Amino acid sequence: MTAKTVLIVDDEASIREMIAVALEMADYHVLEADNAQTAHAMVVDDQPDLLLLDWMMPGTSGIELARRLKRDTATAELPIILLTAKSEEDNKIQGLEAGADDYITKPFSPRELVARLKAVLRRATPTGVEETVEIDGLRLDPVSHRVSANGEALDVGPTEYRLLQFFMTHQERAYTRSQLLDQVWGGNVYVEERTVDVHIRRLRKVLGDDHQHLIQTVRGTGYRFSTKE
Amino acid sequence: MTAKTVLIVDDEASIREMIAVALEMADYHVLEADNAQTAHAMVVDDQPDLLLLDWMMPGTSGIELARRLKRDTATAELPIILLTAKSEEDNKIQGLEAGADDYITKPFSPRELVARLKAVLRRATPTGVEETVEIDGLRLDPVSHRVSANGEALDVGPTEYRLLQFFMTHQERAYTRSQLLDQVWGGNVYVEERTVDVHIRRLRKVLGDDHQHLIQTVRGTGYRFSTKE
DNA sequence: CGCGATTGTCACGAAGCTGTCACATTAGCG
DNA sequence: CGCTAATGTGACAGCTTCGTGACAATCGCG
Repeated sequence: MTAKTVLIVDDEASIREMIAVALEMADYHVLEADNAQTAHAMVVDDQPDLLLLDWMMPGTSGIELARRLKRDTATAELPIILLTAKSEEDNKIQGLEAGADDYITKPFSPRELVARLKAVLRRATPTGVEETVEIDGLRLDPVSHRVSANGEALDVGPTEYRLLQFFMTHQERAYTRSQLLDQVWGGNVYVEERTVDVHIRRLRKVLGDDHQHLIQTVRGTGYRFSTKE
Repeated sequence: MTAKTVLIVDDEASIREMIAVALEMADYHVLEADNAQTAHAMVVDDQPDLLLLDWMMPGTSGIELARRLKRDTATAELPIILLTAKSEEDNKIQGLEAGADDYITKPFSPRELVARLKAVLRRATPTGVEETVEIDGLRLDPVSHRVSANGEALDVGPTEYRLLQFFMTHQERAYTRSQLLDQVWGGNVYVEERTVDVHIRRLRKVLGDDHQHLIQTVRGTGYRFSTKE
């Protein structure tokens, strides 16, 4: 699973710092901005997965930014968490009405922050299409997360599962090891290319004699999933 | 369609009267209570379709009652509208967090009241018929709120019960810890994902050797309830 | 208030998975 | 047929995920 990117917007550097540390420890990718204008630009350019927004800021206030982002279709889906000081608590409602998905009152614990953030992201992340694929008696069901060959259950590990899923939904096309690393492992991992070979082998082994011919070696290039030949 | 039953809970008789008249004109069936204890009993006994609850009441406050009702599986589905006085507006959020589905600020017009009430009832999930589920000798009865294995009663805690109920009505599908937190714990609760593991274990323990195989671990993903394999 | 039940967290160990290496095997080519 | 580069394969150390028991905090109920 790819790391989520969080954009922190607050005019106090110390606060940003504190939050950034907490988030990085929880494996989030962090961006920072200290005013609404910069923030708006970064939202557009960097497309973060979540916005942590201070309520009170010089110039355009946080709430104003939130409202603007929610109004624009391109950014309306971006989840926003508002940071509010204790004394501003009365404004919570206004904040939520502006389209924020949650609010946190300062001071807050890093734990709470991360927890809320997770909850918001969880609610926001849509689930992909989940259709069962069946090829040549080999069946992969994303709903139950099961793989079977001619009705018999196969014991597939997580990476093998992802690899197989990718192949079954991208048949008849050769992929380089590099492309497979991107698609199956996720963009920013550093792994030896030969690692792909090993997983291919593991997958073939699991598929057994009946189906391992579906995964074909394309010498000098990579691998292909195909029913032909 | 049968007339909906609305339970009004407020300690001021005049307010109840006013609301009752408005609702009866709109063809609702009306029940009244003037304190939280009576209200709780009536919810259980008379099973109203909606609860109109005053925030401030002597003894157990309205919000407290709301929280309690939402926590109990048997009554969690009951839609609640909170009545709050103008000066208490800050508490809206607290009210919504307690599980209320809407709130109305006094003073309000009868027309507004009826409109909101309709909206809430419309939104309210036509809660699936509370039917007993039985799988493989494991039986869960939502009405009596009991679980038994091969006829023998099992002692399941509240969370285990909800978890089991969810699983038994959603078989053959792998859920992530996140999804389970959403579905079983409720959307905006901030809990560690590993907590799910612990409750899974507790549930498995209660189910005993005969049935714990029904709850399967999907490595790298989460859990699944299934009779197969 | 006090008691038992329930709940969320943690720490630790077990089990499973992953990436990498070294070496074996194979395909392609002159 | 011999050579080389590419791929297959088995082993393994390190890492991640999961199961489990313990514990403190909180809740519900007298």
